[in-house]
Formats: sequence, structure tokens, C-alpha cells
Amino acid sequence: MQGEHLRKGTWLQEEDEQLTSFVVRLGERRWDSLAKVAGLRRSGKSCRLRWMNYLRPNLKHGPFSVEEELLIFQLQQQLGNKWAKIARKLPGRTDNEIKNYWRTHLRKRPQVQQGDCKYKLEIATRNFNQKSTDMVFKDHSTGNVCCEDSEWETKDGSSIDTLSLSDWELENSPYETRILDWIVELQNGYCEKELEQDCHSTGNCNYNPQEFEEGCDSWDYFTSLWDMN
DNA sequence: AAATCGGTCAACCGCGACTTT
DNA sequence: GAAAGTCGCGGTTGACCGATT
Repeated sequence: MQGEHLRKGTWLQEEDEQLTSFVVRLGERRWDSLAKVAGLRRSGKSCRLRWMNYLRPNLKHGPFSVEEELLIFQLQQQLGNKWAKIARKLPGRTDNEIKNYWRTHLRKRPQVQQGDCKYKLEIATRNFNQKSTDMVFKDHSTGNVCCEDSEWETKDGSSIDTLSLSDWELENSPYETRILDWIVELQNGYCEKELEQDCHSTGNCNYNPQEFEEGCDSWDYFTSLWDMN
């Protein structure tokens, strides 16, 4: 196929229909041949990309859920920019979609850049507000919660991608109030020093400054938020 | 109303890996 | 084993659109 005859740019609906009908008939292979047979003035690569990223059945096209965002965050930490591998863990999502989402949404968050636990707390809290709080960040090797290379799981041990979240939502519960207060404090620059001062002034010393500095173990402090005793 | 800016995302490109001949 | 063809991946580009000036 001569290069100058190849179309580029946005796909037309007729091209999509043409491509779909031929992929269904011939299978997802030999894209150059398929493009020729289908009479598409597109490169095989372009056809493959269009099919994989847009036309393929069972693709999700809506916004990412909190669970998906959590998973992307964790997997990116573990695997780096291995978008194809990450995509395999998110059924219905493409590597391109995840890559774009990371670049436009997750990457620029300072919490993500620092790789600290505050971000995990942030999304967990959002998840709490939306659906459920029964989630911990657990390092399977040590059993500790909230460490960098940890697996995400619920307290009953199920993984996050199989998480079946309940529909109920707490409103104005003590737990919700407490964690939201804490988030406001964080947003207002309520820093580690102030937490330490609180500790000394109130005698409530759940906070361990060393652990907070190390980041990972700070989840132990965060979990104290749930202790209503 | 027009111009500019910034964010988003579909699509392209280059390259390495893999498969077929 | 070598060459050609094909596929898959990650980085980048550019068109589009809404917000702002």
C-alpha cells in the first residue's frame, strides 16, 4: 500500500463499521492485510490501534472508578510505566487510556510524586465517602499496613479488584466526621510538628513523629483515627 | 465577541520483540 | 540461521473543547 494514499487522523463512523465487520470475520491479526481486504485507506497499525483502543467489545469508556484509580496508583508504583501490564489488571481499560489518565490526573498530584501515604488516605477517604471504609493497605510480607510496595486489600483479605462494595453510606457518622476533620487539617497545613505539639499538650500521643517522617508506618497513626475509644 | 490558554485524549511514531518464511 | 513481516509497547503529538481574559 502506498504511503501517500493512507488516511490519518480521526476515524469516520463508516471506517469504524468497516473495520469492525472485517475484524469479526477475519480475527484480530494480520492488520496490514485486513486493512487492504477491508478497503480501508489506513495502515495496519492504525487499524489495530483503533480496534484495540476503541472498537473492541467489553471496553469501558466512562470515567475511572475510585477502585480503578487506586489500582493504577499502586501498580504504577510497583511496575513503573508498564501500561500494558497495568491494563491487564483493569478489565475493559486500555493501556492508552490508563497512560493518558495517569499523565493528566494522577501524575501531577504532589502526593503521588512523593509517593507517600497521604494520597492513599485521600483516596481511601473518598472511597469511604462513596461506599465503604473497610479497606487497609497491607504489606503481605510483613503484615504491616500502608507500605510502599503493599498490596491493596480489604480487611477480610479479598483483593481490591474483587472488592464487592456495599451500597450503604454513613452520613454524619462519628467516623466520617473524624476523618473529614483530619483531611481539613491536612489541607490547612496541619503539619507533623503541630501533631507533635498536640501530643504533648493533650497527652494523646497516638502520633509517633518518627513514623510519620518515614511515611509508610504513618498508617498506624491514621488508623488511630478509627479508634473511637 | 474574539483571542488565548490549558486540559484532555485519540491517534501517530519509532523501536524492539516475536513470528513466519 | 537470516531476512522479512507482524505485533505490541511506551512516548509524543496535535486536534478539540471549555475556561478565562
